[in-house]
Amino acid sequence: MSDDDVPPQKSPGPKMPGKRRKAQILGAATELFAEAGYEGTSLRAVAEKCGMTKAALYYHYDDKEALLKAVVEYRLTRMIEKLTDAVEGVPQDDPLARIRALVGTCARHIDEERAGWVVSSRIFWSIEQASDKAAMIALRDRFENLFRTEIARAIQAGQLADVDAGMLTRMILSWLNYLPRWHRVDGPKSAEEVAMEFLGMTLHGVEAR
Amino acid sequence: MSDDDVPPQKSPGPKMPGKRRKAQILGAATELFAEAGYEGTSLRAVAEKCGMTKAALYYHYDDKEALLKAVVEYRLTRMIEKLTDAVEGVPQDDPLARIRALVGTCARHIDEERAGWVVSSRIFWSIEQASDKAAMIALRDRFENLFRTEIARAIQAGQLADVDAGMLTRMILSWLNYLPRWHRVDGPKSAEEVAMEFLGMTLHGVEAR
DNA sequence: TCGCCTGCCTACCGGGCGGTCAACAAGTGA
DNA sequence: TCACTTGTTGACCGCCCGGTAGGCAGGCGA
Repeated sequence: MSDDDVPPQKSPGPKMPGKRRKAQILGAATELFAEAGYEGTSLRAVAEKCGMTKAALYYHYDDKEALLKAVVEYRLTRMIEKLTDAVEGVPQDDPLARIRALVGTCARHIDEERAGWVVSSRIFWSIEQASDKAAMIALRDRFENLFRTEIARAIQAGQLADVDAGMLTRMILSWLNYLPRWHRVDGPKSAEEVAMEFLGMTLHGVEAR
Repeated sequence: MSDDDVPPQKSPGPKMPGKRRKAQILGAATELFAEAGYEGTSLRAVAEKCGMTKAALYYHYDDKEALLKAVVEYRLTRMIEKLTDAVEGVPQDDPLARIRALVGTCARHIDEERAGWVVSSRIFWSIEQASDKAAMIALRDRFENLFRTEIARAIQAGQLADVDAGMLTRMILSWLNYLPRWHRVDGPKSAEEVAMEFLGMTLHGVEAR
C-alpha cells in the first residue's frame, strides 16, 4: 500500500456555512417526507440528497424526530407569518375581505410549499400522544384560529349568516388542506384561483334560486 | 418479569376456519395501518394482534403490500356498495335528494369504518407510480364518480346553479374525507349530522342576505 | 505558531424489518 | 388405517434502519 496512512478520498464535503447546510437538510427532508412519509424515509436518503453522510446529519439535528419537528414547525410558522401579514393590510371592519385575503394567501402558500404542507398536514392524522407534539399542535391551533376569529367576527358583524363559526372554519380548512391532494401545478387553474372559486361557492351557495 | 414468559405453549392458535382468520387479519391490519401508517406498522405487530405468528400471516396474504391492497379495496368496495344502495331508493328526477342520500351515507360509512377509511384515504397522498395501484385508483374514481354524475345531473336539471361539476364534487369530497380528522365519535354531533350541516351550508351559502 | 471549534468522514453497532422454510398438529375423506 | 389438506409454528436469513464513536481537515483567533 501507499506510504501515507489512511488516505480515504479527501475534501468530499463542500463544508457549507452551517446555517445554509441546516436549511438544505430541512429542504431535502421535507421533500422526501412528503414523497414517502416519515417512516418511509431513511436518514441515509436524506443525507444522500444533500451530498453528505448520514453521520453528518447528526451534527445539525439531534435525531430523526427533531428533523420532522423542524419541518412541520418551519412550514406552520411561515404560514402563520404570511397569513398575519396578509390580513394586516385589510381594514378590520370588512371581515369578508379579510377572509378572502386569508383564503387566497393560504392557498398560495400551500401551493408554493406543497411538500412541506403535505408533511405538516399528514402529521396530525395519527396524533394522539401529546408530549413532544404539543408545540406542533399549538402552532396548528394558532393557524386555525386565524380563520376562526375572522369568521366569527364576520358572523357577528352580520356579513355572514348566523352559522356555527367552528363548523364553517372546519369546512373551509377542509378544502384548503385537501387542495394539494388533487390540484396540479400545471393545471388550468392556480391553487389560489381554485380556492377563491370554492370560497365563492361557499359564500353564495350552489343551489339554484 | 414473570417466570413463565410463554414457555412451549402448545396449541396457541385456535386454528380458525380460514375465511374468518383472513377477515381478522384484515381488521387488525386496518387498525394498525390507521394508527401508525403503513410503513410504521410491522407485520409482527399485526400477527401479535391476531394472536398468531408473523409466518402464519404469509399463509393468508402474499406479502405486506397485498395486505394493504386488501384493506383499501375492501373499504372502497363496501363504500361503493353502500352508496349505490342508498341512491337506488331515491327517484332519479330528484337529484338533490340523491346527493343528500350520498353525502349522508358516505359520512355514516366513514364514521363506522373510520380506521379503514383513514388508511384508504391516506394511500392516495403519495400516489405516483401506477402499476399495482391501478386497481385502487380505479375504485377511487368509481367512488368519486358516484358523486360527480349526480351533481352534474342536478346542474343540468336546474336544481343546482351553473357551477363546475368537478369543482363542486371536489369541494364536497374534501370535507367528507376530512371528517375523521377532527370529528370525534363522542362529540355532540354525529358525522352524518355534521355532513348534512356542511351540505346545507354549501347549498344555501353562508353569506348574509 | 499553536490550539480550538466547526463540519464532516469512515466504520461500526444492535436490532427490527419483511420474508422463507421445514416441520407438524389436527381434521377429513377413502 | 393412511394419505392429503389446512393452518400454524419456531428458527432463521440478509438487509437496512436509526444512532454512535472517534478521528481529521481547515479556518480562525490569539
